[in-house]
Formats: sequence, C-alpha cells, structure tokens
Amino acid sequence: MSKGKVTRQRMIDTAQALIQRQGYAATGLQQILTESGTPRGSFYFHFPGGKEDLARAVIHNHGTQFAELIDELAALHGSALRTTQALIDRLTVQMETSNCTAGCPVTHIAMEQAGKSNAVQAAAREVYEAWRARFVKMLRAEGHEPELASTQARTVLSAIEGALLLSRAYGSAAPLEDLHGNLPTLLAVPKSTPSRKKVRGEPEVKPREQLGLWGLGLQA
Amino acid sequence: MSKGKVTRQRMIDTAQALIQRQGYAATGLQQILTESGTPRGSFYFHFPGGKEDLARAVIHNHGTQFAELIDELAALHGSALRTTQALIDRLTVQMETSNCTAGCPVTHIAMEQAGKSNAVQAAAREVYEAWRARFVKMLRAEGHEPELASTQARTVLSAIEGALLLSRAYGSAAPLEDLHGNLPTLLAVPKSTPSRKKVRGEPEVKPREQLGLWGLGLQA
DNA sequence: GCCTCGGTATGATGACCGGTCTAGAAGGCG
DNA sequence: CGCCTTCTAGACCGGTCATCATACCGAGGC
Repeated sequence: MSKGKVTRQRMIDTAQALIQRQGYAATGLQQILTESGTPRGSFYFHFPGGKEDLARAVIHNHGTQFAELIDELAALHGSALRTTQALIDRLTVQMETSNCTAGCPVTHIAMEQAGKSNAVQAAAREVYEAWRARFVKMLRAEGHEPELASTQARTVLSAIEGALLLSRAYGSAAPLEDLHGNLPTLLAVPKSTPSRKKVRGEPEVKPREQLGLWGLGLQA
Repeated sequence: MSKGKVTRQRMIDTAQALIQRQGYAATGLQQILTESGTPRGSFYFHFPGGKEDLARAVIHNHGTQFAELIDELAALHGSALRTTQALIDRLTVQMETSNCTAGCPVTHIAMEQAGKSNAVQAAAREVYEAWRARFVKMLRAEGHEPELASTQARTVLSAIEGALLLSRAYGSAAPLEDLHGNLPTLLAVPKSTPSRKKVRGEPEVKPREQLGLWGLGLQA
C-alpha cells in the first residue's frame, strides 16, 4: 500500500469512528483532520469532492466490513437465525462498550443526508442491499420462498438498524436484546404467505451492475 | 389560547415539519423563524434554553400526536396486528407523499443528539416508552405474557423506526411494506418462550412518574 | 540537475450557526 | 392615564463550518 493510500485509509477510519459515535453533521472536518493527524491539503487531494466523497468512502468501508462480519458469522453458525443472533450479540457488546453511542455509521450518514445528496443515498442503498442479500442467501438455503426471504431479510435489517437507534436513544442495549429474543418468530415460516396485496406499484430498487463488487446477485 | 401560545405552537409545528424532513442539525433557527414568520426575540422568549428547548418541545408534541394516532387506530381496529398494520399504512402513505423524506422527527433528533444532551435523550426515551406502552397494552389484552409483550412491543417499535430510516435511504417505501407483510409472524406467540438468558444485567430504564402524562403505567 | 507526480501544508474566505441584547408594542387592569 | 405583564422585533456578535488557492516537499526517472 502506498503512502497516500495509508493516509487516505487513516482518514476514512477516523471519520467512520467519529460518525459512528456522534453522527455526520456533528463530525466536522477539523476534528477528523486533527484526530487522524492529516493536513487539510491532503484531505482535498484524496477527496476532491469534499466531505461528501469522504462520506461515500466511509459508507463503502463500513459496508464491506459489516458484510464480511456477516459472512464470517454465517460460516461459523450456518443458520440464518443463529447468524443473526450472533450478529446482534456483536452489536450489543459494541453498544455497551461504547457507552451506548456506537450506532451504524452508514445509517447516521444516510439519515442526515437523505434528500440532500443522491450520491450518498445511492451508496447507502447499495450497502443495505449487499447486507440484505446475505440474509436472503441464508434464508433461501433454508427453504424460504424467494419473496418471503426477500421481505424477511429487509425487515430484519430494519429491525437491527432501528434497535441500534433506540439503544442509543435509551442509553441501554435493551432494544437489541429484545430483538435477539424475538428473532425466532420473526424468521419463522408463516402458515400462509403474507396476504397483503401490493397496493401500489413497488418501485423496487434494482441493484446496479456494480453490485457485483459485493457479490451475491440479488433477486428483488 | 393566548397569542403567545399560538406563536409558540407555530414555531413547534414548523420546526417539527422541517426536522421530520431534513433532520435536526440541518434545520437552522433562521429557517424555522423565516418559515413560521417569527422574530428571533420571540424565539428566545418562548424557548429560553434555546434550540434544545425547542427540540424537547418537538419531541413532546410529536410524541403526543403519534400516541393519539395509535390510540385512534387501536379503537378502530382492536387487535395489535391490525392496528400496527394500519399504523404502518399511514406511515407508508406519508413516506410516499413526501417523496421519501418524512421520517420520525423524534428519532431524527434523538439520533443526532445522542450523547450530547441528556435532556433531549430523556425526552425521546419517554416518548418511545409511551408508544411502546400502547403496543404492550394491546398484546396483553390478547393474552401475551407480560415479558413477551414487553419485548415484542419494543421490537415492533425498533422495526418501525428502522423501516422509516431505510425507506428514506432507499427512496422507496418498500422497507415499510416488507415490515407490514412480516408483522403476523413478528407478533405471533412462539411455541416456547424466548430461550435466551440474560447475559448481562439489564439496566432497564424505569419510567419516571411524569410518564403519567402519557397514561398507561408500564411494567418493564 | 531538472522535471514530474504524488502528496503535504497553511492561511484565507464567505456562509451559516445559535445566542445575546436592547427597544418597543400590545393588552389588561386599576 | 400609568403601570405591569406578555410578547414582538431586529440588529449584532463571535465562532464554526467546508472549501479553495497557493506554495512547498520528497522521491523517482531521465
């Protein structure tokens, strides 16, 4: 890795940790530069598009890390239920050791930038889809119908992100613990498939070709 | 209502709508004042503690509105499942008509202020607990064990908040739709109670006496 | 030695931020 | 009318923000 790559990665890592803990807008460039020991000129050299470029890099960086964590746990535990519970355990430990500040940096950025930056939004969406694809893969391997696996996976992802948010607001990991306990029912195969008709056309977000980078072609 | 109360409420309503759409930090005082037609001197008269006082007022305002909506839907639909699905339908419509920007103002504030303002965090926690209490009440009326109802309610709340977040990031209400479809299983009574042992002491957040304001004493 | 390129370094800038302060207006009451 | 209370009004402030421009440095190649 070249010297520049090291500097660039250090900025990304620093920014990610700060955003995870305190949110995007509250993480100013000066703090990132100070804590990563990087001069301002280097920042704009590596991120010519400014803070938005950094945000996208953080989304990509954490997206990869989290996807790898899911893969790792899946290889260890096999079933979707066990894997997801192990994942939530990891997040719970992280939440508690961070004094209930460590949320999901992707979600923090996405929430604060929604409607403001199409590029950031697209990056976050891509990451969420890559994560969801992993849940779908596990559920499908267990015989869940494609449609069911697809909606369950995204519901699990919603629940995890929501629980992280609530844990931060509560100052307690209880929401994550509650989710852990309710996973068996959430991931159960219902007696009948969800009966709700699609009331409106669902502009399902199509994965772009670049999704290959994350692996796992996904059927929406 | 006195003239001042009218002005104050207008500021709260304006702030709430802006925060709902664009987040807390991105909603500056100047914009609130301009859009509500209020002079700066009036702002600090009504909110002597500044922006933080306004944030708490918004949390309280929206907390009440949403609790009333849940009550209304519960009176109409009766069951926890039907009520929650109707609630999600409402949120889905709102999400779509707002071009996928209308999230939950309480969550936006809580997320951006976590670790920064104890007062704001406490206000958000209180609102979440008041909302959760309503789900618990319905589930208990349907025979769910107290412990199960408690965790399910908070998981539902996590899932809803998470789905709102993801819908904003995706630019699509699909996460809300997916959650709607998965609610029957999520709210089902499992064959056996969640088997997870409490690994760590749970510093369960106790509702304060003031919770009476929201009604529904809650057993944690 | 010179040139090029990747990378570093620093100061300046305009916009925006939340907060403070002082003056004044409006309404009610005696 | 005067007094008091509630409320409005707007100018000003210091600080922070992300960005930009310019200069410089070091290494490698010719």
